[in-house]
This record gives sequence, C-alpha cells and structure tokens, in this order.
Amino acid sequence: MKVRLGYVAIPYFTRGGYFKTMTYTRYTALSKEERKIKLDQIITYNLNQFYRTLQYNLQNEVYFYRFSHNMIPLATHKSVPFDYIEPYRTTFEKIGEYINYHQMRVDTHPDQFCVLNSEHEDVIKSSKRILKFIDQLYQVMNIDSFMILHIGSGSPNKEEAKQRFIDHFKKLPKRIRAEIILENDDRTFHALDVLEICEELKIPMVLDLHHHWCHPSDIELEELLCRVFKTWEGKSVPPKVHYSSPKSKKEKRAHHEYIDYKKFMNFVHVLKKVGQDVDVMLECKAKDEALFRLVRELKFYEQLNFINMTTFEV
DNA sequence: ACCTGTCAAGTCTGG
DNA sequence: CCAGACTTGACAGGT
Repeated sequence: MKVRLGYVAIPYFTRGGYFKTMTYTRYTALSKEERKIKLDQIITYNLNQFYRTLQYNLQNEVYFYRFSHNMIPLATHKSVPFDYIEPYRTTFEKIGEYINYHQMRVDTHPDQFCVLNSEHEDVIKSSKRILKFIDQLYQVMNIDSFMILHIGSGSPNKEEAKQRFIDHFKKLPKRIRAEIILENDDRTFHALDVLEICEELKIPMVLDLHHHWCHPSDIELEELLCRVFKTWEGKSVPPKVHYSSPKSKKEKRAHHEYIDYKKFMNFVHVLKKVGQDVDVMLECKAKDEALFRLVRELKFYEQLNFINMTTFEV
C-alpha cells in the first residue's frame, strides 16, 4: 500500500509574508476607487503566490496540498461588492490546468467561522456564502476537490446540534453536498460522532489523528480506520487523514513544529494492517519543512521505500 | 529593527 | 447580556 504525504498552506520559501490581507475595517477606511485598486493588487499578488507554491510543490514532488481560501480577502463578506471571479478567470484557469496536468490533490478547509449548524440564522447564511464561494473557486479552476468541514456548534446539546447539521446539509445544493467531507474536532464531536453523521449522509470522513487523541472515541484505531475508509468507497481519490504531533504535554491541542517520526511509524503500522492507500496531511507549524524532515527520518532510521520525495510504500 | 494590539466571522464559559 | 479565552498570520502604529 502507498502512503502519500502533504502539507498545509504556507510553504517555507515564503516565510515572513505569504499572502497579503485586508480587513474590513481597513477596507472601509479607503475611498471607493482605492478599495477596488487595493483588492485587485492583493488578489493578483496572492494568486501569483498560490501559483508559485504549486510550482514549488512540484519541484519537491509534493502532490497533496491544502490552500487557504483567505488568499481572496473579504470574498465572503456580505458588504463587499466586488467581482472575485471574472477578472481573474484566466489566472484561475491557468492554476487549475496546472493542478490537473500534474495530477495534484488540492483542497481547502474553511475556518472556524463557517458553522453550518449554528443556532443563529445569520451565521448559517454566512457559512453558506463561504461554501458557495469555495465551490465557485473549484468551478472556475475546473478542479475536482473537496472542502473539509467540522460539525460545528454543540449547543444546546450534541444530539440536537448533530440533527441541525444534518438538516442544513440536506438543504445545500447538490454540487456542494458532493464536495463536503467531515472532520472530527478536539472538543465536541469526536471521531465516532462524525463517523455516524458521515455514514448517514453517505459522505466521506477525514480522520484527524491529533484531534482523535485529544478527544478520543471508544473504539480501536484499526477498526475506526476501517470504518472511516469505507466512507470513501467509490471515490476517485484515496481517503485522507490529518496527522500532527502535540506541541507539548501541557499544550496538547496546539500543533508541534515537527512530527515525532517514531509515533508516526506506530501509526504507519496500523495503516499497514488496514492495507489501503491513504493520503496523510501533515499539520505542523513548520509546514513543508516538517514534511521534508519526516521524510529524511523515515528514509534514514526506518529505511522506508520511497517511490518519490513524498510517497512511500509499506 | 522590534514589540504590541487589531482584525470578517465563530463557540463556549462564567460572572 | 457581556467580557474573555480560544486561535492564525499579516500588518499598522508606536518605541
């Protein structure tokens, strides 16, 4: 079986300034003309950074990557009238062609403000805006990608919150429903909670091992992985999992700079028993540097057989 | 050159 | 009902 490694968001070569940003407050401080000019500058710059990142990834044989949709600032803000797609269509198409041509797996993960099961109607509205925008990005790039979501709120109790998620999910447009995959979180919805929802909605689940260890379910890892991987049956890509090491014993929830390769090997042994190809997204503070270090350690200490820079066979 | 506080939005807890 | 914790990275303003 093959294990392919990937990383998240900010590559090392851009350290000290990746994307340019603009907050709503700064936006409102500008005149109408300045707003358009500034937004355009930022988006043009960020899209170029995104493209450079993909080129960098290709050079390093990284084919599995998560980008931040925040490269398009204020795109999902309800009071910012700006066409984020048409003026950049050619650029988006170029980026999408690059991704498809090199057979990269690229996705994105809306942040904590996207809460589909919120108790507040306006939050649900803005969450749907975020999902719709990501879908638009995928469409204009013509890429076949997922978006990763947490279940969200646990109020007033998990059961009601879970049902709210299911109800709102079912009302989403078909395209978006087919793009959403769900991830366990480290406080409210543990792996079995999310698995149940995924099985009911017939959508894939992403197991986050770090969250799982912070907030465990009563099930053996091997069995859990088997069931999680089943939710991916019929998909054109292998299941993906998220993996990271805790920052310290005190700060278990926070992400460490790097991966503990020995613990990672324990995980690989479980994966081997399950015996299915899998994509492992590393979520480390040191980003791609952590990926490259892990690869060096796995090659040297564990003598794993790498078929390229980021994929090994066990 | 460095340090600090702010930011589009979120949930949750405790007073 | 409100303040604060939680949390990321960029950036503006102050020293």
